[in-house]
Amino acid sequence: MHQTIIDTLKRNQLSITDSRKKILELFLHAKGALAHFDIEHQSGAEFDRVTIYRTLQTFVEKGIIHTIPTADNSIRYALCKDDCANGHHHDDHVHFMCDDCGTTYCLDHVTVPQVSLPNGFTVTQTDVIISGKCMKCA
Amino acid sequence: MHQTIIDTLKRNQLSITDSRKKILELFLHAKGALAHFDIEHQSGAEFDRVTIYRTLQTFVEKGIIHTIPTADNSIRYALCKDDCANGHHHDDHVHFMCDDCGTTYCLDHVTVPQVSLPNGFTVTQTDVIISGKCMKCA
DNA sequence: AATACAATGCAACATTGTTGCAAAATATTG
DNA sequence: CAATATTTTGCAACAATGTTGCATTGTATT
Ligand SMILES: [Mn+2]
Ligand SMILES: [Mn+2]
Ligand SMILES: [Zn+2]
Ligand SMILES: [Zn+2]
Repeated sequence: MHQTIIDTLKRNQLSITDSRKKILELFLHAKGALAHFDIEHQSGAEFDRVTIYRTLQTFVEKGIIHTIPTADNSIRYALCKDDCANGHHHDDHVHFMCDDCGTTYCLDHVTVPQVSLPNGFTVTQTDVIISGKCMKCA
Repeated sequence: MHQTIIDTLKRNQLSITDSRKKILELFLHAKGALAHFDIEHQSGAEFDRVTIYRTLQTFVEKGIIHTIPTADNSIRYALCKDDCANGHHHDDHVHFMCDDCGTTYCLDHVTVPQVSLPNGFTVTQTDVIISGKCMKCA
């Protein structure tokens, strides 16, 4: 597991630092998506807030994690699958936010449906966010 | 048009105030969705920021406007259709955000597809946000 | 017009995110 | 391995966005 972390950083030409190792580890062990807030707390005040912001930004740029749009003003992040790299994301799965426990799930096996738009609109990305109750809170 | 505004407020049992009239008017004339920022500027510094926040919150609760999840941490709001009322929203249309001009459109005639989830998940709401280029920026 | 009720403005605070820059850590080179 | 070049970090300062309590003002009701 620890090797996976270092491998991932190297594969993406990132230097190996404590914060990057720790934050990547948090994502690997996380059940759902993480917000900046979660990372700041789960890392035990080990790193500066700014470092966390910059690390998340770097990970998104490298295609290690992806963002999930929300209506509650706090961006969530989750691990990408292997085929995301260097700004080219291929996360075409549906996201689920539980109204009860707040957990955000990547439903990797539920692909986003194709939506046909009126003439003149060009599609770059389609995000599907479903809210409701998760299997734990049902 | 002015009568529509007062009617809408009365229908929702809201008292008629300057800020509510003005903000509702902005939505009626707006082409796309509005963020708090837009309203603060378009209303010409006429109302306190707090008043705008509270008015938006009230309008959402009453089913006059609905929120649109975004990936950029600034909630957008847009007018609901007539069948939304008192917390029960029926906005099952797709939203589009232009990468170029930033305009957020309610595609009222594009309904969100039904997505079937794994066992144990219950759906309350499905949001579809598509990004790309709009017909003006194509 | 008098009263009851609700909305507003202000101040103060909380949260989230950004930028510049010196210090520290990491990677590279000989 | 040590010296150097390059990156990353932490700090400070700031900006944007959102929330709460409370006195004042405005709206609705009688
Ligand atoms: Mn995901
Ligand atoms: Mn809409
Ligand atoms: Zn849950
Ligand atoms: Zn556009």
